[in-house]
Amino acid sequence: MTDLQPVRGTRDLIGEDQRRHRHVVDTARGIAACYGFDEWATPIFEDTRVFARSLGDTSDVVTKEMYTFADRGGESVTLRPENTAGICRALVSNGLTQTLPQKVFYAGPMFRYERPQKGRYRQFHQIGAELIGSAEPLADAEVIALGWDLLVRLGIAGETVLELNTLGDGESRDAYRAALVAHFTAHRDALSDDSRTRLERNPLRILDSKEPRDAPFIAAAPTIFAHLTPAAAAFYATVQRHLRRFGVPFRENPRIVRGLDYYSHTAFEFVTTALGAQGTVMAGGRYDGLVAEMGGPPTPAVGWAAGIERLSLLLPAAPALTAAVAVIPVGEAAEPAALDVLQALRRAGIRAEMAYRGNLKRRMEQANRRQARAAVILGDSELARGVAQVKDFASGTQTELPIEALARHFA
RNA sequence: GCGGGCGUAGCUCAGGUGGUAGAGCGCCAGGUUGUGGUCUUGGAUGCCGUGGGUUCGAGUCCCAUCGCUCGCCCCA
Repeated sequence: MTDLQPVRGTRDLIGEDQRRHRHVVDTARGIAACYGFDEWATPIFEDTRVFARSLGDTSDVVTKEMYTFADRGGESVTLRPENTAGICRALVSNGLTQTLPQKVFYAGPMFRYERPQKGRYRQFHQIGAELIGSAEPLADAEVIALGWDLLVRLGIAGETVLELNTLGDGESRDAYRAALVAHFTAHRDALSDDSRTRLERNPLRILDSKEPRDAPFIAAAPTIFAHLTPAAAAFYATVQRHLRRFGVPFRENPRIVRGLDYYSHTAFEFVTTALGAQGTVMAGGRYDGLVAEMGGPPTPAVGWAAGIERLSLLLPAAPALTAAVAVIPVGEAAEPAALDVLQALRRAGIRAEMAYRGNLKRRMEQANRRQARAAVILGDSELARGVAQVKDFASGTQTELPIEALARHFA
């Protein structure tokens, strides 16, 4: 054994882990396509300004969690900690602000320098959907419905609850922020240390605190609803109406805020209690200012991202591997004919394998260990008659079939 | 960045008060030189995370360190 291990916070996806991972991505890709979303693949590292500009100066993601380094040319580049900013950058870079809306799906690795924990890694993977170019509440509802359908299709919708809130427009948010600051400042000395810091830097985040001593003040805090402008309130009401139309169950939670600064209006999280501290499985909202931050024209947008590791942990089981047919030659003379059969099966779309060495007994053992569904046994006596012995592993029964009939038999 | 728990065979884990390392599973071989899974017999495998200290003697006690893990924080 070597002492070389994967870097802290990274891990290998092998066997069942990878099958779960792939199942999540494949399922999401299929549903996103049904909603008219097209997949984009953007670079996993970007000019540091793409993230520094967009995510907000106060977020931990920017201030202490980014993998940022100077490349050999002296440019400051950053491994993407999330992908919404990169998608917006790509939209602008490719001149696609002229052809809106763009409905984008993506899947890939993200990087954050954090203390690893259950459902939290330094290299982790997200899928996401971004609908760029519509300011209509229908867009919000459609994006959320896409996420809900995915959880349903994965069989984990019952493990999660959709929590919905609005952050209002700029005017609503400023008024609300002032009200919150006034409320928490009145109880400043009783707050946790962390929340006193939040009061200075990002008062909305106090609402997110898990600190028990903050709980009574959070419960007593004003909600944004009293501070919404009529337009913002109407927008929020329409999003809810569409969600009901789509049959997406949700629970209003006025304490939901977003970690990153670019959000406004709709904010939502699909949360679960099954993953310990990392309960948020999918989260997103509206971010009408971000495209402009990337140097494009003011462009409304809404989207979400979901953690593949977290979704994988919730899956009841990994999809099974399709069982192979094991082709087994008996004796050297039978090998060429066995290879012909092997390739014929594969080219007929059947998963087929042949061990590289070993006698009949050993090859049978190997076939069983690899969970083959059947063995095709070819010896001199079979070849002389143009047939093969077909042993079905599930039933244990063995029958004789003409070689030409094999592909049809296993199809 | 801060706290708790844990590092013994490929995996899961036993190893009161210090005496020179074990089980189950898995793996390999035989029982069956053209038949797996079941059964049965036998076998291999360990810098006991790492470094230092105490001791005649350390898997066991002490210190340090690294790693994993759970929670805080943050977030998907």
